[in-house]
Amino acid sequence: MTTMKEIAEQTGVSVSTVSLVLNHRDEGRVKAEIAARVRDTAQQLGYQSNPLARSLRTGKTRILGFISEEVATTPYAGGIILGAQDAASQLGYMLLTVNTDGASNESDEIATLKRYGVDGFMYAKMSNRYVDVPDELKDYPLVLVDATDRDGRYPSVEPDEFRIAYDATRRLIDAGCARIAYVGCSEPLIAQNGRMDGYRRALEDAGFAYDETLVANVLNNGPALRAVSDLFDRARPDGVFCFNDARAWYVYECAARRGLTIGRDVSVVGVDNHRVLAETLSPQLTTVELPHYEMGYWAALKLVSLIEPGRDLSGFAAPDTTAVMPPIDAPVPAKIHCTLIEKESVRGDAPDDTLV
Amino acid sequence: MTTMKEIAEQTGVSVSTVSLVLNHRDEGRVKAEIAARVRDTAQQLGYQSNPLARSLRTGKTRILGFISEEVATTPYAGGIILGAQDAASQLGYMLLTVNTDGASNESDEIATLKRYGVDGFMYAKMSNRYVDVPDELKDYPLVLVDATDRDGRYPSVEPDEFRIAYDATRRLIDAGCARIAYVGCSEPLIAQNGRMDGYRRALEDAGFAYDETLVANVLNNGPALRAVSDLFDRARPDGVFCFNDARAWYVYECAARRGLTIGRDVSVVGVDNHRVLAETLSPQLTTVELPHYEMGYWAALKLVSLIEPGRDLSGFAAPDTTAVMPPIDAPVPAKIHCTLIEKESVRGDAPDDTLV
DNA sequence: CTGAAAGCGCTAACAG
DNA sequence: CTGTTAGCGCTTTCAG
Repeated sequence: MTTMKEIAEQTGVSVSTVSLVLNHRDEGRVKAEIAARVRDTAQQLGYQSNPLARSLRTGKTRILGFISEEVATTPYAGGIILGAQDAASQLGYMLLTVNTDGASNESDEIATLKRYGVDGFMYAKMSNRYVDVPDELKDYPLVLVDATDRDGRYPSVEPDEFRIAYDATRRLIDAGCARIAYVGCSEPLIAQNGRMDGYRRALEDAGFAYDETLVANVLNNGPALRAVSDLFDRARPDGVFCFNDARAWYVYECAARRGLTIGRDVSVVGVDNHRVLAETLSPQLTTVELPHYEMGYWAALKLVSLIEPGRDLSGFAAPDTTAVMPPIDAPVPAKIHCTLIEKESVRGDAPDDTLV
Repeated sequence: MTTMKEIAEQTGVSVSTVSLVLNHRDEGRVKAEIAARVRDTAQQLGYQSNPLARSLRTGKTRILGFISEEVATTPYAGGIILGAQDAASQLGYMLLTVNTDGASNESDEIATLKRYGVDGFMYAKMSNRYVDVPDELKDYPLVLVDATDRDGRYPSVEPDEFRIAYDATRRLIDAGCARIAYVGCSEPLIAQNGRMDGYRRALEDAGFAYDETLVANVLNNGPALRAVSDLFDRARPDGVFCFNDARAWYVYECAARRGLTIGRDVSVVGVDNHRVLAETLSPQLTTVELPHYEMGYWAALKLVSLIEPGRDLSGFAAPDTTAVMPPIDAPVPAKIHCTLIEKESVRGDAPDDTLV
């Protein structure tokens, strides 16, 4: 690892001059010719700044803290972290990730991140919901990921839940489905409520009446399978919107047991939270792929914009990585665009999960 | 953030004394009473050392670098990283994770980790295979995760692939299956080869002849489904060992289409790489859960042991987190213990993936 | 325009 | 036993 001192010696100038030049603070302070020589030898020696030493003076480490509660254990979290990592990397930052199991060790993990001098935090949840931001985070630049600050004080990056379900339901309608079911989540998440609203609005806009018997909000395992089974028997849907692909699987299973073919007898659109099922089910299943990678990317970008207000970030954007497998015999198009929304910090309008 | 200087002032001693005491180097160097006073005020002020400042002097950051090639994108990788994180956290380390897309940016990412002064590296792959360790890593403490150094110079932590399949096949035999199929991966991974061997040996030991028509090694999607479909039609298995749960799904689908009930007409054991499928399929599917978390945990532990040879690590161990859902109507027990093996660095016996 | 000097928080020789 | 001193690599006044 070559240091500024070495460059200074090689070039025959002082370390301070090297520092000025290498930090682009040499405008009218260092003679252009000297600056050029410094840059040259820096190049030759392959100089890389030592961020830790710098941080000792500046208080800035160029490290972003990523806090995920259980996120690392759910399969789709990787995408978020990956996106955040890529953005960080492009912007010259590193990502320091910690996992908190519930709220128990959250304070500790946050304290540790602080000791390592992170410049700001990303606070991620595993499904879009309202959260109370921990007090320890309040003095730092902070961006919420797949979550919303209940008090509306901090910016967040989330999927446009309403549009996900609206577009998905619309595709089913366009495909000629007339009895479109909703298989959702029985917890009052922002995601669940937003998607439910989107589903209802799409039906409404198409002139369909909302029919409660077509809705099954479930959790998992046996009870979920039975509830979806009941739904099939009582309502005989010809199209289904699924909250996520775990739930799509129940639909898939019920159809198989009844000799129904997905894509012919019944069309299914599922939000793909898990990616794995996309790999196996997607030939018959139309998926809305949640832009996890992009969420992470935008969140990191946003966070850096808070840390360095002056910095021009206009050249950076998440590449379009939303990849969905082509349908083989599905009657509806496979790819549904999912947009992200970025909620700016606003005055609190503290809604409650159960009321949304 | 309170500093040593503040403690020194409060206590009326010098910073060096504080440093000695707080680093437990005060044995016979600092009067016990003074040491106690220092510790007291440190406690009161809630002193936390600044690892970055320390690293400037010692060259040790207590940061571990975790390099994953695409691992972060595969759903099960979270477990490995989580385990590594937990171990690191317990040992007073942090994990700095980077993702390399293939070998293209690998050098860059490694260089970045070095700039941040990591004390050692973990190099993880997404499925157990032989790898060539990048040159840039060779001077650092290094542990491979779910991979083996082709030259045998670096230690690695991997699942015991042979035993996984041996035990799983044995369970199917014990459950009374007589026509046990193997649905595997057509790539020559250590995992695939080891599991294939375990399957064959278990059959052998039980007096069954190996029957090629009962084997289908596949990749994914349509072709995989067709291959498994063929297997069902030509060999009519009453038990199936699946390389992973993605492949188990094809079996599941084929059974459903033929009116066969998993757990009654055909018993299935699958290695669970993806966790999600375990949540949905497991009531009917017996799973061998790969100990991803433990793998990460042990790898981090091993790495710290290389970094601090003197340190007593005997108190640390991965908690048993292997959790498998109970079978509902499966005739074979649901939980199969998967052991980890730790390969020490040995003299090269450079095998090739394709020959194993 | 450039360099000397101080200091970020901490550790490690070396005096006293 | 304890304090002084020097320095890790870097930034930032402040003289010159």
